[in-house]
Amino acid sequence: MYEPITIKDIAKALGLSTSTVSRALRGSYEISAETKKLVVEYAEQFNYRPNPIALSLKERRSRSIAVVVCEIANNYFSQAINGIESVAYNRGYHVIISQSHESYEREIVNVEHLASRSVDGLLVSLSAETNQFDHYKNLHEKGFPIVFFDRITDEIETHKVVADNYQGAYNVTKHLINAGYKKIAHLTSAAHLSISIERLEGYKAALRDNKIPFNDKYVKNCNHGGMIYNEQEDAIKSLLNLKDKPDAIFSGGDKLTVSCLAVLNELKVKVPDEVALAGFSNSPLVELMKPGLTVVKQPAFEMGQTATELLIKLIESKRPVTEFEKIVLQTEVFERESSAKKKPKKK
Amino acid sequence: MYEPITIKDIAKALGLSTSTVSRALRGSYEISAETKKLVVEYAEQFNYRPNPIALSLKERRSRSIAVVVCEIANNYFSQAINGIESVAYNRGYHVIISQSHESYEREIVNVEHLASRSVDGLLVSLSAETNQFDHYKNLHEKGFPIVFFDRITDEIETHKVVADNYQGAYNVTKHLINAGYKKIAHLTSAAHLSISIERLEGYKAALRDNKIPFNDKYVKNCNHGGMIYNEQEDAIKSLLNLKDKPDAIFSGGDKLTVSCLAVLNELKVKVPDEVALAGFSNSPLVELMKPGLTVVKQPAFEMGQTATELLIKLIESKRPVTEFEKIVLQTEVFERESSAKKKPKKK
DNA sequence: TTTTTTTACGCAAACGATGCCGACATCGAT
DNA sequence: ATCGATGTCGGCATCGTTTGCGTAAAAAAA
Repeated sequence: MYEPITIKDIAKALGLSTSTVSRALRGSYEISAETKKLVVEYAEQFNYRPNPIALSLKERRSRSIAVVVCEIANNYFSQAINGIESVAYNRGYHVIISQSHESYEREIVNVEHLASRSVDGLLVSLSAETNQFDHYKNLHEKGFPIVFFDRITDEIETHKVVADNYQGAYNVTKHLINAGYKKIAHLTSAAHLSISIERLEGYKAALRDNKIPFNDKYVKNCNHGGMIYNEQEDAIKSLLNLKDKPDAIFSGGDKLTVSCLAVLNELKVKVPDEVALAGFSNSPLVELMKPGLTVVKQPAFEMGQTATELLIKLIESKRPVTEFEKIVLQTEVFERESSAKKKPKKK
Repeated sequence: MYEPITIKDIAKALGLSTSTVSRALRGSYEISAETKKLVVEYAEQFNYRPNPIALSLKERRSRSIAVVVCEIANNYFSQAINGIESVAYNRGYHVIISQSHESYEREIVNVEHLASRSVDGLLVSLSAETNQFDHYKNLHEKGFPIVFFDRITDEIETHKVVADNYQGAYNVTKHLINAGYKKIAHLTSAAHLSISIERLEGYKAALRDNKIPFNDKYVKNCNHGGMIYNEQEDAIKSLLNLKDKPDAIFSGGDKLTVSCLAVLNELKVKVPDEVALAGFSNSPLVELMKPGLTVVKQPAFEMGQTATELLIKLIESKRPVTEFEKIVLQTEVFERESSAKKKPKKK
């Protein structure tokens, strides 16, 4: 089968010791020029590559980091992963991706599996189901490097990278208000998630600043973060069945935004005439939709990059780190037809 | 820092040898019930996890496989990866994802990096730039397990998993013809890619079977597989500038299909009235577009699953494998407005 | 009681690479 | 001629785990 050449093979072939070969390959000054040349050329010829696993065992590090997200088939995360990869690649780290599919159990299994020794650090965006953090706390207390991004928790003190969810939600809600909508509903993920909380706050603040009363019947949570279509469907239907039907929906998630449009289309509810729509999404396809969707876009790529830089700093730090940063990046609102100015009602 | 407990620690604490601990943990019959209990309980208490790196070094395998694709931010690939992950996870394998971004060089670097010893096998979908395969041939000749999926090559004899691109292209072209379109252009990726070749053949066959002459001016290649928006834009513009302008476009790729619609919208070309559109895509969002897109969908998840099963079979095979399978899965056409029946021209 | 068998465990090598330390030869200086 | 310095290399331990082999003590058979 597949048997790569080792340092031993070279040593044997050249009548040297493994230590000499090792040193020759790393250009140690203790090795004569001729021996070096001999070894290096032989290694070149037989395409010698140091065994990364042996190195990992020796150096007690694997030069790989893991990222734990709920779904890579989500534009925000695939963009973030591109950012992660770009930094990791340049710094000589492998990236291992694992998906929780919004399941608490899967998340635990993945993290345990990864952490034992096979990765040097973790980049985490919490699953929608997760509201306990012992599996991270244990690791973190032992000094294992973890950086949270996007969906974070206050319960663990480490570096964090987030979008300004509050401001993003505020801006898009305000945009809806400015466009003439007054009865704005909010469709969001599990209530305990950091992003849900912040976006809800931004939404509330925008209402407050514009003297629109907050109505908690207008807030619907999808606890599976958009994984289950029926959940969104039911939520939206119950919104539309309210006595005082909303005239706009602000949705707080990629999948939610899109499936919101799908449900409205299915129910033949006209967007934006009957109900306007705007929400968080990083999909490049939203502008092609019917109607083009107004979205808040997160700087996913940059978030991935920043989080990775912080993680590598953590990994390569000599001393235990006790000062942690929380980096907040700005979002951007893209206005499209789905939130076009409200037409005066002809009753 | 983070120092997990080892078998040695347990041995020292319990006054045993490492071999006894090791055997106790694996339930060897040579160890007395009491000692076993002692060791297992201690291990449990201190949350012992065998060091996967040490195991890899010993067993000369890492229980991880790598997948090399061009882009995870592509619905086809993210779905395929979900399939890969689902099988790998159940069989106890890690999945390492690396992206070539359609670059030949990146692909080589990634493959070399991965193959040396850190992964047990490779799942590959070729980048658009790749038309040389030495980096795979070298590995494959040494018995390194590789399975190709989606974008494959004839030059390497191993397991392969593909969609029935010929039939898919045939079906969707025929659908366009049946809808009344006669001047059907074809926008596709790099000409040398297996998927491009097969889809072109299917397209040609459908034309032939319906007595429509093939016009090579109607075929446009985007050599970067949709990575560069300008490339698609130029290709589509030049199609629209032909004396005998096509009345439909069949596109052969996720990104191409979508950016085709984007360009047409931008140019204010009405779809399908002026130009109809249909193409390969696995995006769940195409039905929400303006207009809803007619697409050929590949069984991405199943392809990922099948490829992974084959790869693991290859990895775990005792003997060198010489008999290889090529598995072809069927595609499905979803008809929507973008290829609605052609209206009679009012000239 | 003696011999054989069984039970239960330890020793050491191995996986690939690194690095400390020691060994030897050569050379210049005394 | 002897000593120390220098240059060049090998031996060995190490990382964590598994496993073949050896062996002591206990149990069973004689």
